[in-house]
Amino acid sequence: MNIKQLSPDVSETQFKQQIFFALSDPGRYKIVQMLYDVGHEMGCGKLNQHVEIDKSTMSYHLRTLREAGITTTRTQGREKYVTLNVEKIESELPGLLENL
Amino acid sequence: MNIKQLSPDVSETQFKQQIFFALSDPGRYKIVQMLYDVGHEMGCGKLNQHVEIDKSTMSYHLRTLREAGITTTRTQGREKYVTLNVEKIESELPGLLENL
DNA sequence: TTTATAGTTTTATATATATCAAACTATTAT
DNA sequence: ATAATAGTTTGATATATATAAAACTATAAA
Repeated sequence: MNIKQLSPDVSETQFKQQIFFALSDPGRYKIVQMLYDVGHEMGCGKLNQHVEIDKSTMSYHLRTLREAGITTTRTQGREKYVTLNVEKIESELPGLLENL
Repeated sequence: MNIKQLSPDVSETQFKQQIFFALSDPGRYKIVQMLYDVGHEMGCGKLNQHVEIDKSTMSYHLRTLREAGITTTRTQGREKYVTLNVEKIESELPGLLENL
């Protein structure tokens, strides 16, 4: 018997709510969708080409996603690469990403 | 080949985003979870006993859910009964509700 | 070493959101 | 008829959010 099934951890619920919050914004929805569709990390610049928003707004949304644990960022030179934490998301909300 | 798979309708995406918005709030999350768990309609009063928030706040959240098409409300006498639109939600985001 | 580029942070602003008290509506009970 | 009950709506308020311009940081290129 899975105790998680009976009473989910508060932090798990919080993480889910953060995911929902992230996906409730059209810009962040597109970012997550794009990252999931390409299936691998993506440079901020490239992301910005596909999701058309001001670069400072983009930076704001990417920070929101990062701080929620939804994405991870890697720096190389003066560019940054963003990865969607697919496994982490899938472990809490299986099937969610493929239905965006 | 499913055209929806390739390019989801704007309104479908909007509905998903509304569901995500609804579930990003702890109060509404609990309401939806409760409605899903009981598996049938529930009186506002009973809901209010389980989800402890001010009745006017509850009314506000229930209106948010109703106007987003996430729930349906039925009036009987001076009481109101709320139903979760499970099928509608499942058709856009299958598996979501069971993972809350 | 100067300049260009990628991205962040700050600041300002407008709008959205959550909350609750108080007044209100409609229905049932006395 | 009057009072009680269930729920909504209206203010008022405090906080959160999204947006973008401008200043800033760090790295790469000239």
